[in-house]
Amino acid sequence: MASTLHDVARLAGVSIKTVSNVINDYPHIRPATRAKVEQAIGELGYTPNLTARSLRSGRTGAIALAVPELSLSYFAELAAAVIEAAEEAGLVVLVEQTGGDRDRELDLLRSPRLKLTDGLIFSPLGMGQEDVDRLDVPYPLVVLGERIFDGPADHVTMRNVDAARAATEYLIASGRRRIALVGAHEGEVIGSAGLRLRGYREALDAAGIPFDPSIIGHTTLWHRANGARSMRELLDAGAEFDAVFGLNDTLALGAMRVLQEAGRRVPEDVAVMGFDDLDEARYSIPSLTTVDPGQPWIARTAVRTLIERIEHPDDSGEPRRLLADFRIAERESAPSAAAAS
Amino acid sequence: MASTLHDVARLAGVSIKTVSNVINDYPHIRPATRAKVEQAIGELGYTPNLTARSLRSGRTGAIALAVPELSLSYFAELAAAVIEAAEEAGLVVLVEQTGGDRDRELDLLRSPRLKLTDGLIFSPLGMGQEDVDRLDVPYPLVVLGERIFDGPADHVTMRNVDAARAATEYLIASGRRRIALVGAHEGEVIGSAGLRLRGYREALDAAGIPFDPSIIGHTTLWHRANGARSMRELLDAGAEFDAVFGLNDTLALGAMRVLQEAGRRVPEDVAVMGFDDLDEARYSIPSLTTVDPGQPWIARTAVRTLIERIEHPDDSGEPRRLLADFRIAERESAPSAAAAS
DNA sequence: TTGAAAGCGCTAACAA
DNA sequence: TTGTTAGCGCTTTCAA
Repeated sequence: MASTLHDVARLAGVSIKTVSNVINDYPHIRPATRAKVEQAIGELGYTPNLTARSLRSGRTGAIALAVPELSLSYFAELAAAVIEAAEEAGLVVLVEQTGGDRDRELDLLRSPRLKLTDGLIFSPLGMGQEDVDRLDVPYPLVVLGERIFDGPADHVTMRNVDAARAATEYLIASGRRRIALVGAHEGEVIGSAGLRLRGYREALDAAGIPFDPSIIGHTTLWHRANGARSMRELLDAGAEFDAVFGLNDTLALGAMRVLQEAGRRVPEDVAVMGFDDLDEARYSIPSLTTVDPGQPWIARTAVRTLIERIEHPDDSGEPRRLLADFRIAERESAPSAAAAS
Repeated sequence: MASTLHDVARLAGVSIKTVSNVINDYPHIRPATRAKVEQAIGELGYTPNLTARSLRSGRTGAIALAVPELSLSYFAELAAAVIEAAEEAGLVVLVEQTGGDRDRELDLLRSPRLKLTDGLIFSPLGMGQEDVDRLDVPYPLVVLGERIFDGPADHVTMRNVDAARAATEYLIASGRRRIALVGAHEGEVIGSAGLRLRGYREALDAAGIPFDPSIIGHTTLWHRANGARSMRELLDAGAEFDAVFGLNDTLALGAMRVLQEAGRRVPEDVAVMGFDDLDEARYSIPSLTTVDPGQPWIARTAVRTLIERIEHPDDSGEPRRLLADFRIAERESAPSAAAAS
């Protein structure tokens, strides 16, 4: 059986308070006493029981991270960054998968399992603006993503509209006029799909290029397979285009594969642009030009913001809105105007 | 402030024992009493404090999973599968990243943070056979991977030698004789690299093909970039080969990219075989023939085994050794003998 | 069928 | 500088 404060106290011949003081680096302890206690701790191999400490202090030292699926590279990379940032702050991370399912997301928000943590970083996918009130929860919460805005919780996200607009402008500047899009969601206004589509349209409008629904590919989940399927449909329909904007990298990579199978050269015949800057984007053939939406910053900021809320629970200022910077990561699948000339 | 058992008891006009009975589905409760209690629970929005329950019961309902890095697809997919299996058993998963660093791995094994969990699923990368004694820990532990064998803890792993041998035999059967290998680790005997290299050599020996060190590429970390670099070195050295066996999929994908840049056709000039069957293997161009080492089974089995150890801590039988089945996932980068003929 | 009370291991207010 | 003690919220024996 693991030893307790009492065991250590008995062995060292002091009270448990003294042992507790030593463990918690309380300053005013006589060196001899400290030595005795440390000796006893070493002998017994004592480690504090964190569960008991949690019960007493009301803090667990753990935070929860809820994402749709870890097998989606974007969320795996997000989780990696969040865990790293949390570890630097001495926190441990409990990872939950929701499958991007609205009901599971709503359940999670009121799950007693969260009692094991001090707060939650939540990346919803199934919930939408209509569920905004469900984010009013009795624990520290930081929301990521583009499903819900102006909610009662802190929100860390990226400049979807601006970044998609910049990506489209980049393609236009490099001489493309017929820019197909893969990954649109029918009728969506906010959400990553809706916002990025808006940025795309803004860029077209600004350049005086008419919006053509016949080169917009709709998909549900942003998997590679769906990017491939969507591109196949566009090709089968005889659509003509000289560029493709995949609303994320996996869609773009799936689309690029189908283009090449169909004998289109990338980027000569069709330029391909992604969004996310996944690790994979560097190693596809050709490598993928994409939007780097600042994910490491998002992860660090989410953790930092959550910690502030945990440490100042009563500090009921306005919910914070935090936006990451983005940049275009130029690679082979879509050379810039400068490179093209 | 969150409500407690006492609040519920007071509101319902019963004792806390009765409330506790209701919550824990104790059978002998008068329906009227149960109704009163449930009413009170609903009114107060009571949820049990899991920390207190943990302190009392000695179980937290959480397990820890330690992997080198979530941004490596193999471990992201492993984590996804472990979390899913744990969730089915009502457990939550705390994910730690060790960076594959031996010291961090050793620290983790004695970290007090593990006190927050009931047991650990551990995938070491930096530790080796010489550290086998460090796996003798005072909590339930299941070890994954190929770094340490015959240790004091349960071990779930794959048939590395057999699977690598089968992969090599597959290439030989399809008519390849000069099979380069990417990802070898100098002097390693066990570990994924050592074992898979052994399988490769066994297949060559059985077919009477001499082992040629000049077509063996050495790398440290099994990243895409290293697969690419290693292949570039082989090409620069003027090595001749008609197939490449990447010791994992990311190495194989990196190598495949370099081959294509160098104008080699895959699979016509060079067949490419991977190992892991990552999701990406389906979507590369060409799609990657690879070994499916049974990862979902490994994840489920690890969770199941850990739960058994948690539930029967004193059941000190021999440590278990559990091996997943494998199969060759045939795709375009290396057609089978049947397909080739 | 329900209640009273002890105690899981720890922290911290108060006392000495 | 160190000791005593009262809980944190829950489960669980024992009694009623």
